[in-house]
Amino acid sequence: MSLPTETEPTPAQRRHSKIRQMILSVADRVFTRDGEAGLSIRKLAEEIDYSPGAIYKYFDSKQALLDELKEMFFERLLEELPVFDENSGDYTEFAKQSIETYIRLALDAPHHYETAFAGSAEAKSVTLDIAAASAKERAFFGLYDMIQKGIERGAFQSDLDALHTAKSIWAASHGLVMLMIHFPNFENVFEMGPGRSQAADMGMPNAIISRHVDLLIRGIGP
Amino acid sequence: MSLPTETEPTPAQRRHSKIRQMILSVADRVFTRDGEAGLSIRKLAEEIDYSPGAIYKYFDSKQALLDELKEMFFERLLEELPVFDENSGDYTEFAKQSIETYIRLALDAPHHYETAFAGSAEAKSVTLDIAAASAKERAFFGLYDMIQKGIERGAFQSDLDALHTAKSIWAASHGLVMLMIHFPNFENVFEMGPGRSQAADMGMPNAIISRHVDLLIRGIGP
DNA sequence: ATTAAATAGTGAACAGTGTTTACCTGTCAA
DNA sequence: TTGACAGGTAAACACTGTTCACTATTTAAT
Repeated sequence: MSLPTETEPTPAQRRHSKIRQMILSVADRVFTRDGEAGLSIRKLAEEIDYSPGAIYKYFDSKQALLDELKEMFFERLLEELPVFDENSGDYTEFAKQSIETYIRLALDAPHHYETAFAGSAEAKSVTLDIAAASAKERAFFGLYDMIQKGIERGAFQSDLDALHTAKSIWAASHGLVMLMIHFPNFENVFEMGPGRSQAADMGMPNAIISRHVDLLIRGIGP
Repeated sequence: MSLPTETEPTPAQRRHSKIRQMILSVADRVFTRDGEAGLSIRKLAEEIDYSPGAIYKYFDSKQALLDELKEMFFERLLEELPVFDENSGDYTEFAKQSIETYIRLALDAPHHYETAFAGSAEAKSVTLDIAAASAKERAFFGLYDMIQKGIERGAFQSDLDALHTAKSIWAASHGLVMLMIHFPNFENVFEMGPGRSQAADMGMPNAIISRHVDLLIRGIGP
């Protein structure tokens, strides 16, 4: 019940933290390669030369460990997302870059991304009031902020609701990621026969992302 | 190696098919309620008063059983999707209704929907040439067809690529479904504090869907 | 009608899984 | 030096999907 008085860590704590970090990094490597099903406590224990039970001295459960891996991913995402220059900003270009970064990182770590949105576990109150939010939530608020400013400054349609627009853009990006994870080459899937339009977007893996963002910005209406 | 000569089924075949169907319906009920993790072969066996091994006389694996449940879901979806009247058609209205139906059914059976898109299993060739496609693929081609006709008839922007546009709309719808599954009330999530805009979309669960479709059609550009 | 073969069903076993528990050992502070 | 505590282990618990030998029943052919 003592408050965390910011005292310097004892050697024991330092050791504990070190091993904990080592477990996390090995787990991250295996998880990146083999996904959630491929990361078993026993296999992980063998890989770090410990017994399975030892892991539970550092993590409450496998789920808790996975949660940390996912959080690490979204912190990495938050770092790589571009920051917006409010003055000289091209809003559509910034939106494009943000969404492309989001999609690229997600596809770099598909297992992290997928399990982060699996199941309807998030029953906890997500109405966040302060800045004590997860990296996932902070990333969303960056998008929301940009949309809001873009509407204010006339870069986007003035009658848009910023929050709902941000949600829609997030949903659209999320959906593209999930489909690209599910269909390993979503770009060329459903192409008719081998004789048509095969050279249209050849080579460019980002073509479909650009198209997607363009559609969001332009709409499909006449 | 004998061709299926369309002979009438023997009593044994009829019995087999009957029990198989019974297993499927019980499994579907449990799966709808408890999801993939909650549907175990042993629990299912107990529920149908058989031994666990018996199920393997009717299905190769649990995965094969789940695949049939998922296919059943997409066939149900295909039945409930609206059919387009080529002549008198309002394209945007039809798109709206299609997407709303898609989302509503998906949210009615979130476990079916979610596991149907889980993992990057789909390594098989998805470039389909003929009509021997799954219900999921046939549903997509309905959307694709509508988009193509809409472009031809001037309802949508003429420089759009029908296939990629269909993919984008699918991705956007898919993403909204997945986020709504993950955040049980995605509509009101991220709302700031209890004092603002609480009565804006009260009661209407389809408000966010309408907004989403509107955004796809109008775009956000100026 | 009798025999042979295919099918239906069982219960135990195999190889895994996450997790808990009793127990031992080494570190560290009083 | 003693006592508390954290680190680590092996074994067990309660599961999982799946397979296998075995029996009983039903079907088909002689």
